[in-house]
Amino acid sequence: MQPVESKRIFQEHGVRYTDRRHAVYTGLSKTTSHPTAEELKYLVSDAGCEVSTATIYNTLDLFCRKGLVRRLLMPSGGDRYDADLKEHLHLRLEDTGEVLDVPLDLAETLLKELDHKVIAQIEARMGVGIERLGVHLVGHRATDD
Amino acid sequence: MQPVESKRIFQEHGVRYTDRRHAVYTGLSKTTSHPTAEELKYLVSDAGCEVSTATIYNTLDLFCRKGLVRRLLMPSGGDRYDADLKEHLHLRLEDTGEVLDVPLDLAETLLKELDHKVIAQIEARMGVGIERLGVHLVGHRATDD
DNA sequence: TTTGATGCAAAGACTTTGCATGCTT
DNA sequence: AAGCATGCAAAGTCTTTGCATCAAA
Repeated sequence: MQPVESKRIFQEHGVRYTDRRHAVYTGLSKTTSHPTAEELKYLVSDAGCEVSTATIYNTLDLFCRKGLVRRLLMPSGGDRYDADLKEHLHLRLEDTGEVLDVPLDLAETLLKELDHKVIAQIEARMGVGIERLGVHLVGHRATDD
Repeated sequence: MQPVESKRIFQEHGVRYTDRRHAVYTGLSKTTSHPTAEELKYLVSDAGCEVSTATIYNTLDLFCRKGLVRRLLMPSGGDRYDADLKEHLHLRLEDTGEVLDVPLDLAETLLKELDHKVIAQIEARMGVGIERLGVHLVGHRATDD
């Protein structure tokens, strides 16, 4: 990911460009480990850009609000973040706390089965607008059995 | 819900019976508001049983581990709890933070569409065992539009 | 120049823990 | 009687805030 790339993405989402934001965004984009805020702080700092704790949290929150990044809720705190916005599925391993990506083709197959007509019915019956829908899986390593 | 009822449920799940646990469990069972730990503390206390903060958290955590109750993760802290274990769907309203139940028939229709064969494929391809699967909806009141 | 980003340290929200006391079995 | 459950207050974890400084538009 080039600086020019994140610059464009920031502009498209109405986010001012700074070196910290660039470092946070590219750091998150390059990993598939779904880091916590603190993990990302060290990840970014190892890559040569010191970012304070406050800025990490502010930046990630901004990115979430602007739709550049998604927040993955975790039981017992320590939310994780993901810069991959393609509709994909996460699988959380209960024993380790890791979050893995489900292969895209399988994720798509599963999500395609959710009927939009049912969503529309839910909206009508409940008098709400549905903005997002998420599916999450919880499991464990098969070898632990 | 009678005392005898929760007594039986506790026994079935290997949970010792106490008056606080009874109060917490029946308090949670009687509401559809998916309260936070603290809300439930006051709810239970209004019903005539004082329970300390530590005990509320310990008890809810025990209930979750024993499978009597489910924890609903919320963005920015303050998890909520639900004693209704029937497979049902929750809709979180972003503006108010409320969590509503999706009508059961619609929830079932939606969940039935998720193909078990795909789940099995995910398990095989990723080398994991999948224990649970959750769908969550995020929306807003239609009248806010 | 004006607006907003950053860091620091302190405060804050939510949850857990250690230990003494009391209740269940 | 033995083994947990409970409460209290303190500590812990994760996150946000106030304010002074500095950078981007």
